Amino acid sequence: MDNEKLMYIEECGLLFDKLGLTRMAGRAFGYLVVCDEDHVSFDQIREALKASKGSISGTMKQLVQTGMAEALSLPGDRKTYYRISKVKIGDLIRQRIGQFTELAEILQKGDDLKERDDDTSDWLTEASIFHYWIGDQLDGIIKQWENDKQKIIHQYNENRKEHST
Amino acid sequence: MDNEKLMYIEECGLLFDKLGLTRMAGRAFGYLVVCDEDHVSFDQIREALKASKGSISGTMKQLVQTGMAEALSLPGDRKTYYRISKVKIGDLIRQRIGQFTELAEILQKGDDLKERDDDTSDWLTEASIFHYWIGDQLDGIIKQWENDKQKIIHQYNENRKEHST
DNA sequence: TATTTGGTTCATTAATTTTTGAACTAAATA
DNA sequence: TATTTAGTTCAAAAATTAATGAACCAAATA
Repeated sequence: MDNEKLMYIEECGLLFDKLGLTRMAGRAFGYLVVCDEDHVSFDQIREALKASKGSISGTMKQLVQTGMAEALSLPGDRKTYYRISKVKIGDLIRQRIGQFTELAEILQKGDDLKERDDDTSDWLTEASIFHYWIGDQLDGIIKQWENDKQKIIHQYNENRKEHST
Repeated sequence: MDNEKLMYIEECGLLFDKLGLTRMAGRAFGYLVVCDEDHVSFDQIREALKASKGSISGTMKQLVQTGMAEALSLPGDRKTYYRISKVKIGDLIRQRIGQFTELAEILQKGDDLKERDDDTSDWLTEASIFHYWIGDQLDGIIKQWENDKQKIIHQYNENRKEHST
């Protein structure tokens, strides 16, 4: 594998780390992206990332569980293969919307626990409603994506062309 | 401080942990929320959380730096006080939009590095554009919040009343 | 200027998270 | 049934991250 790709894999590791996931999961994801085969075996991944079987086993379980990779098996072949999950993109975000709701809830709960009605109460109310509201908005936005994605992709591609001329 | 509030503080710790921040930062945030004073001193926080000066020093720096708390000093008093930052709510999210852009960029970069044009390429293109697009959408949504927030808050409050009757 | 107060820094320690590797299971082949 | 292959599990080691506490600095007071 050429150096640029190896660097890309490490870069993915760092980004995943930053996003609160593990570095190894990022690397595995990056490898699945640039490996230039539709799917690769457990052992190819282990070899590419130079990690132990145990580590790969756990990492791939993570990626599959979070919907970023999918496992597949082929008839007459006992290996497990993995590939980037072609899951509906909106679903990836839908999972994260829960975080907004959780934040909204804890802010409201804090507001309810307060005994004094002050500046901070006002802010807590506002912040809580904001997080509920933005969760709702994101739901709508994702639906829009799913309806209009062809058009949107087209527009972005046109735009990219323009800027590269 | 009553038990319910102490539990709330720990709950905030767990949530912050889940969101990829530190538990202590969550606790300090929770304390600022429920302490029922507009602002509290470094030492009140240290006492409430039963942590070392060093730990509080670092934690408060974190909270201030991420815009979740603000430090203030009072004339004729050499202590530093902290309170929940009444920062424009939209700004908290604006910071996070960068994450979408970063993801979009790494997906596009991966697509560019690929030598084969396949299913995965299609998905990468789509996923990358989606993340750029949703960043743009969020920008718009936050502007809408800032324009209409009175109305939105009113609506949510009406709604809350209805459901509690 | 000396002392006290309020907080920061940073090396050490503690806790947590990741990774490894050896032992194991389960399925396929011989 | 015995062997090989593919992967999982889990305890121990390694690495990373957070917390402590002692030494320190700077500003305010005596």
